[in-house]
Amino acid sequence: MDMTSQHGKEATIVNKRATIQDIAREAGVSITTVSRFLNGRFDSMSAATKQKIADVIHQLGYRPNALARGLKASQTKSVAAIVVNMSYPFCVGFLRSLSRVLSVHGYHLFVAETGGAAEVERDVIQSMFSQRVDAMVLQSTGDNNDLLATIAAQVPVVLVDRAFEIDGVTNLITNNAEASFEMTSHLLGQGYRQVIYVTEPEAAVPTRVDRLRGYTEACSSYGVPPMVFHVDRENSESMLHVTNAIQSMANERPFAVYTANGLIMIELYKPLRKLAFGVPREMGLATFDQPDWASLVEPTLTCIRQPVEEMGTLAANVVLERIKGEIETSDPLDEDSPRGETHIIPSTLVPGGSTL
Amino acid sequence: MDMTSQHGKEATIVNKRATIQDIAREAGVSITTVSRFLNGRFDSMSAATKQKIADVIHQLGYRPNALARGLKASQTKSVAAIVVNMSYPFCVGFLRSLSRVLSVHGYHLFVAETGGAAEVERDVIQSMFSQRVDAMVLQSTGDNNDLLATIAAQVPVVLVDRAFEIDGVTNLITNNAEASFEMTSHLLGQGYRQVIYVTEPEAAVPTRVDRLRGYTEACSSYGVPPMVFHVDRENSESMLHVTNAIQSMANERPFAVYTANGLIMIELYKPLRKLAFGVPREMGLATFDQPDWASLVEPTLTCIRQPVEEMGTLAANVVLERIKGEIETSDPLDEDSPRGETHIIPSTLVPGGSTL
DNA sequence: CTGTTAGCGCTTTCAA
DNA sequence: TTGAAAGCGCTAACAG
Repeated sequence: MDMTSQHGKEATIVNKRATIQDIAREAGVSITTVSRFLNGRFDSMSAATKQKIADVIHQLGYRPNALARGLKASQTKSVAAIVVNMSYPFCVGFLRSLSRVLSVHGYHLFVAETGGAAEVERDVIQSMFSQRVDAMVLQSTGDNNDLLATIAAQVPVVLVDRAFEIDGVTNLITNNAEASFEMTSHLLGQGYRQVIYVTEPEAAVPTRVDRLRGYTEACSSYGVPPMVFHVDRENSESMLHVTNAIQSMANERPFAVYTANGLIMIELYKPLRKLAFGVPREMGLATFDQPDWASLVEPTLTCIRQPVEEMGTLAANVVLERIKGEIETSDPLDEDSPRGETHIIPSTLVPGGSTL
Repeated sequence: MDMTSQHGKEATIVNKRATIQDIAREAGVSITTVSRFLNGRFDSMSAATKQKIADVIHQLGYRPNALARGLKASQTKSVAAIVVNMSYPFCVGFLRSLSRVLSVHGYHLFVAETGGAAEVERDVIQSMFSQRVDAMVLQSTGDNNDLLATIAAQVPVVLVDRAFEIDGVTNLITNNAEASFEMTSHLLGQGYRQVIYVTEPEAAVPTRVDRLRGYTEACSSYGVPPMVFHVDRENSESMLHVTNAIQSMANERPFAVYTANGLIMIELYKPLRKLAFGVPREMGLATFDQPDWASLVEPTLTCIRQPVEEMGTLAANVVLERIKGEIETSDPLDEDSPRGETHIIPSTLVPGGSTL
């Protein structure tokens, strides 16, 4: 069996990836001409040459090497999205709309997880930077702001969900404190004598801090003492503890339980419903986030809808605009670009039957 | 303000990405030496040189350009995951575990969506191939098998969720037909006189075809006539039609409604519960997939748990193994690698209160 | 209308 | 223990 595949004629399936050289050789032209073809500069090229090149490219299944292109052009047409956990409802919706808009504009998306660990995040950031992504979008832990500042000096960096003051970084968040204030006020206004707030330890996570703040401020504006439980979602005992504590609150009826995010509620929902309190009469139930099951349970769950898709779209647009801006001005310090801005997209309260 | 940043001393923030040249110059060595350093070949390098290079690299915040590396090494340490919709429950879990395992091994993950459109898929595949990904994992539409065969001849290709016979491609699926057969038998065995199956149009999607087959086979083995509804999830009228049809089935009680996936069930659940049929006594409810809310509703929902995470892990391992294999043997046609294999990971029936 | 050539940043012989 | 130089695949002056 003759394996000398220098004859490219019958190369329906190539064993080795064809290069621009191969195309040039087979088409009997120079690589420059092929390059021109690839970049659509047909203005000065004979129809015959054009056709010939097209044929050979098709025949060899040739695709230009994006690495070589990127190396030359120093832009990869790719963006990194770094999130805590890609299965978090926020991330799922966000990544999807981000990806969608970016791909329309010919950008690829790298997705990576940090698990919320500072060192992992650092590695991932560095590693993505190595890949020469044209921009970075991240749900940051806030523990690598120095690094991010360095990177933001070179490519657009957009922080979503959790804002941090970093030079040259665009923040994109929802109005956590206000929405949480609104929810708490809503509950108190409906006649619940107390609102029990269940959250994960703040640990300097801005969303948690802000939501808690909104809650406590609403409490104090209603003259009601706040009651906060801290839980670890992974730890069933800590969840059990909350349920037990709530169980012994018969005297406080009617009261409401308000969780800081949908994942806490998913853990707490079943045990709470098993208690001897009627919903919504004796016990109200509400959560930040809008789980897909909120409208399936009976009564439907009162919740806060985060503008997840909108944030993804906006993040993509900011990124695209800034990439374009930096290419045009070629001056990364240009003050026209929306550096250091913080965009706030409001969440909305979605009342359900679980409160009132 | 002096902007000549040729002095690298005070370069805490660099405006231009440092290259190996810069490091070499600042450290007073050749790029070869720096390259050796970068690749951990310290065996023959003076401690002083080593230290010096390390310092400069740190100082300039230097990170080697993965593009240049990849161009040279013709491998990018990145893998493409191409799915129909990254927010589908299957994809969310799958992508997550895939990403996790790959990242442990130093691989990056490109994620892209096709929306189930053949042409989009084709573009995405080509485009990822251009990016010189070291492997491709996809939930394919099955409409680009020719292209995939070509690609599979050059890099490992793994098909998940939906299997197609393609030369050199590894398939990774669950036992859709068997699980569906089991579910249907379970329902019929529990005393439901009829099982109504609601699915999206098969349209040659293997999962749909197989699940339907499992259903009809179970029906015929029980001597019960199958009753299939086709719906379009996006179209509320088509969903309404099903609900109406079921509404008029009082004579058939007790019957069960079994949906081909969790997304259909999420649309149908509420309307079905509003009907005048008691669950599970008069009407059983079951679905393929295990939605996170299955255990939150009352009664809990009987469902089929797909081994999503396991599939992600396995996909990653297959990919890694095949990448390693091809590098070692440098012969893509080596028969030792698991080419053309089809791995089947079984799903499990999770009984709930909604049936019985 | 087409080709020559110099790099983009890195790895890797081959020499010293 | 270290360097010089070729080249990965592509683009873009600069020539013809």
